Amino acid sequence: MASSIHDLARHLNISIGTVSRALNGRADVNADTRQRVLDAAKQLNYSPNQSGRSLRQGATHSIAFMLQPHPGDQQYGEPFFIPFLIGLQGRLAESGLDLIVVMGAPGDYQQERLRRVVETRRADAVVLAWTRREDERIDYLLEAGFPFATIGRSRSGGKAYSSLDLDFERAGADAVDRLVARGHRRIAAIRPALNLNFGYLFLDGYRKALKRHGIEVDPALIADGFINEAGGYQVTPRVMLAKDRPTAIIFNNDVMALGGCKALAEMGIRPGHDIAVTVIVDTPLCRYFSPALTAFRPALEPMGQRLAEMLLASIPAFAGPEGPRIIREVWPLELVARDSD
Amino acid sequence: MASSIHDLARHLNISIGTVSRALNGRADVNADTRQRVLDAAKQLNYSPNQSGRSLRQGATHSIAFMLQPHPGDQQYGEPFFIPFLIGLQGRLAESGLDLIVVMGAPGDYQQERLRRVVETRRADAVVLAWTRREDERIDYLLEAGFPFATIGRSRSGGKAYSSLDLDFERAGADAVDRLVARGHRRIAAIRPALNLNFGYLFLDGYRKALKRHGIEVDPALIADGFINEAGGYQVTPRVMLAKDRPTAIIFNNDVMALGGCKALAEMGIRPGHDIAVTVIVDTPLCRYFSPALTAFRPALEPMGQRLAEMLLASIPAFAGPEGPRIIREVWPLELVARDSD
DNA sequence: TGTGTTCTCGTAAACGTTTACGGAAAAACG
DNA sequence: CGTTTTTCCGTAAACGTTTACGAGAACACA
Repeated sequence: MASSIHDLARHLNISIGTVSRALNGRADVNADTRQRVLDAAKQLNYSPNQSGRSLRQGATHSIAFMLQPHPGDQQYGEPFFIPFLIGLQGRLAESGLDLIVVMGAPGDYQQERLRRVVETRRADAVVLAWTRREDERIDYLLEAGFPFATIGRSRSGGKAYSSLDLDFERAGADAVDRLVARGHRRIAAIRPALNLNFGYLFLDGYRKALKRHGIEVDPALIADGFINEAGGYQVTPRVMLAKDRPTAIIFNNDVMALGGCKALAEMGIRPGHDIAVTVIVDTPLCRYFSPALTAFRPALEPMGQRLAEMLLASIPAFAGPEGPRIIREVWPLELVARDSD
Repeated sequence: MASSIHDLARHLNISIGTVSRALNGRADVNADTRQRVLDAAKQLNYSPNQSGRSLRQGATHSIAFMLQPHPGDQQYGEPFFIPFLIGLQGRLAESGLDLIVVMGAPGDYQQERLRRVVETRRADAVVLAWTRREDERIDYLLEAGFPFATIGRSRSGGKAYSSLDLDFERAGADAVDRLVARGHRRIAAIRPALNLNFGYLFLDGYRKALKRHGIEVDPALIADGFINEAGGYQVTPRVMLAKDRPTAIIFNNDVMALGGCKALAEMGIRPGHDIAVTVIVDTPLCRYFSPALTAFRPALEPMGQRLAEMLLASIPAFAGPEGPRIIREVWPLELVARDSD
């Protein structure tokens, strides 16, 4: 059914070497011959066998995305990544690369799965998400010399790898600025407890902005919770019971915010009326929640496309003649003002 | 770095044929030799090169999932599939298969991408979602003789292929039964306009249940809309303006329900008080919307696992000795009663 | 002991590519 | 016309597997 390079060669009465060179656009083939090969390829519906190419070239032409469900969230996964995947896969496809997704069980840190992907060389590069402050996956990949890029950073101890992150520090500061401008001075911050790196960045921005406004940072207004609805539900009352009650809360995760709002509702406190609620990293849940939550939104699909380019640049076989490059970028989040603050 | 079967052979002073047979658990190898090979494999950190295997066996050891974003929904994609993917990938991984995801642009019918996957033989089987009443993708795959399984059915003109679907007909009927039991007799139904097959199944169940209760089916209470928020928003007023106003609406899609609720709110009609709202196919959005929407929930992760098994059964190289089997299953949806009805 | 059977293993071909190498023909040059 | 260069193409090896085939050794049986 599928025609091979041999079929083309036989059909045209030339050697497979010439066919291959013609197909790959090499210089040492007559323009006329090349055209005949291309015509025949179209006519015979030829498309190259990936296994053959991979075997010969030592490249798989695919990228592995290590997708990790929200730890603790059994019911539903992470809608965040879908538009990101769309951008990523689309751009990769343009360069003839496949996207293979590898998932871990929720909460699993997938070191093992990662090791398997690397050792069996099933992909030419991998994508890591949910980067932590100290991330052993990154150390492993660096040591193995395996190409990769992360969405999110880890604490960079001078380690060089490609990463694309959101500016959580800036978003945290912007959120504070906005709330202060609206008259708030007691502003709480709730972030995920695992040492996910973005939680630290967020808190840095939050603290700096408060200081800039001459507001003292009150540890009683800062809390860490498990990164799911229960976590937000559990930890929100803690900051609300501070001596001097906060008039605003910034949640560093959408689902935690929803849990927090549930707790607030049970305390008879209405977001948008009795308290201002801001979420960092917008998702559809923020939009449809009632009241609709003011949130900071990332440009997910463009980020996916950009990450694809970073990956391509990191793979020797696909990077330009100057060899693999390391690219680090931090993208802004855009405020989407809604009804909760 | 990566050791090959030749390294093992050299290390043990035996032939590569024997090594391969030992690794693959064939009978014609001495038990002692096999053990030595396995030990050496572990010691030398051997893992087979997938390209080599694929080339030789003519199988890629991967499954392609044709993931299609919600048509028209630019902002966010389809959270529905994530838990499904988790189940699917997990089960596939157990059998040594990779999951590669292929996306189309929103609204794109991805016939072209599908053709490319099939012709380049990048996967051993594909998964189709969002099946339509008449689905040319299915016809194409059947004609090409390419293994596949669908999530959802199409109108089965006696065509034989593996499919795993939800019992939308039953859910539609159950929704009506529940509403009738709560005193409703004017019940509207809103479903997606594209000829997605589940919309027809749903409406069948809806109609049959009404008739069973001796309630006349009023065409003015049935409407099709574009499968996104705008679609629900646009079409809901239409049924609300029927001569005899409905007291309940069943939405056949979560996002359409949200758009519909927005329209209702603007008309001053409160779900859960002034009207009963039921959604078929629960998502996180239903849970967090206010009021929380009563909905019918699928067992997504088990469905993913099951579909993996169906795929394995459909691939000659992986099916048992009796050859590929066709499996068709319809799974129930579970009612999750919340506050909207 | 002779014959047939069973175990175990080595040999080599094959899967579909890419590419280094070399050579024949054509072109350029004096 | 002879020599050098260029253009173009064929040959063959290589990537890492799997597997059909056959052969030698061990064993069973009469």
